[in-house]
Amino acid sequence: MGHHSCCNQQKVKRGLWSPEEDEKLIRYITTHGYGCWSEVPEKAGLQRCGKSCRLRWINYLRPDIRRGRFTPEEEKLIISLHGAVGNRWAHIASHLPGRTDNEIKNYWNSWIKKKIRKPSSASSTNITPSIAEQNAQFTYAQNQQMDFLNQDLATKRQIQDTLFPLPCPPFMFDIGLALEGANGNVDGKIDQFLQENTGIMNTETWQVNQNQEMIQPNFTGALDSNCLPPLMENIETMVPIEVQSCSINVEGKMTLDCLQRNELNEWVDTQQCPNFYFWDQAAGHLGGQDIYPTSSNMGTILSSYPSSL
DNA sequence: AATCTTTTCAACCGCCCTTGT
DNA sequence: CACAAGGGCGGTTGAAAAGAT
Repeated sequence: MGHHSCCNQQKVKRGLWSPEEDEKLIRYITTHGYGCWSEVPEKAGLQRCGKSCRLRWINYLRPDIRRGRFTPEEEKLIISLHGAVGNRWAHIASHLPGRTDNEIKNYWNSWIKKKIRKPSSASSTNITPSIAEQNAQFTYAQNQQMDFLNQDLATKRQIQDTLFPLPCPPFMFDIGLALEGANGNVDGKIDQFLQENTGIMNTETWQVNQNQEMIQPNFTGALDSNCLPPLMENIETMVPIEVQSCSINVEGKMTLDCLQRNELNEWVDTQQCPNFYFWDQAAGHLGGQDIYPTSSNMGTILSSYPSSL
């Protein structure tokens, strides 16, 4: 019975749109705008269902639609964003003005077909050892984030915006640089460094109680919706790390044993590249190395890659 | 020129989320 | 609380276009 479930109308046209239908839809939308798609067909004199009208308008007739081949910049962005967020086409499309999710999806499907068609000769590089299960869901995205290594700053910024649709996206900096000349007062030195470079007034160190629950101190910093993402000259490339284990001492301080990717995409001990810092997505601000990892913040642990390597 | 194969991409389907009753 | 309608989204389809033989 359910010939076409979304439409009650008797004669509902389907398939490709004719120029006449396009004209009717354009005329109606441009004069009346759209609010309720389900009543558009009737008012516009179209034998279509509302969904079909919506799709036609959004994907094709909209005046601000961009047509034609993707530019190399767009292609790069799509590939990077897909690496970051996967098949979230609408999300990706929101970062490409005038492009639709459908178009990007189509492009990706034909692009990936081409890729798969030519199977690269057995590139079974060193496989990541399994890690804590709470981290597993992020492994895919993290691996894909290697694309960051080849992006310019502007593209990185766009990817960050997508990865972390937060008031203030993550950023990385060289702690070695920040701590230059520090003499014991590590926290103070980092605060000073951040303030000078980003305008951020302070960072908080989270604490862990006896039950190993994270305690967030009152946060009084400047990381609110008015805080623009810092764009620092010395932003390092972001590389994923994988937490192998963590231990917490009696003071509640945490020690992480991490692996991270080097420039050859190999997993190396983070001890070789100790300049990392955390962005706590759940809390929306920086955390220190003594942050306690949870399932909500684990995936956003990224590290800076020392320029010296 | 004709036919077969592959690619492209507009449109559809069903699922799911939100909102309203 | 259940239920329905509307619409957003991602996977999939299949006709047309493009390419190959």
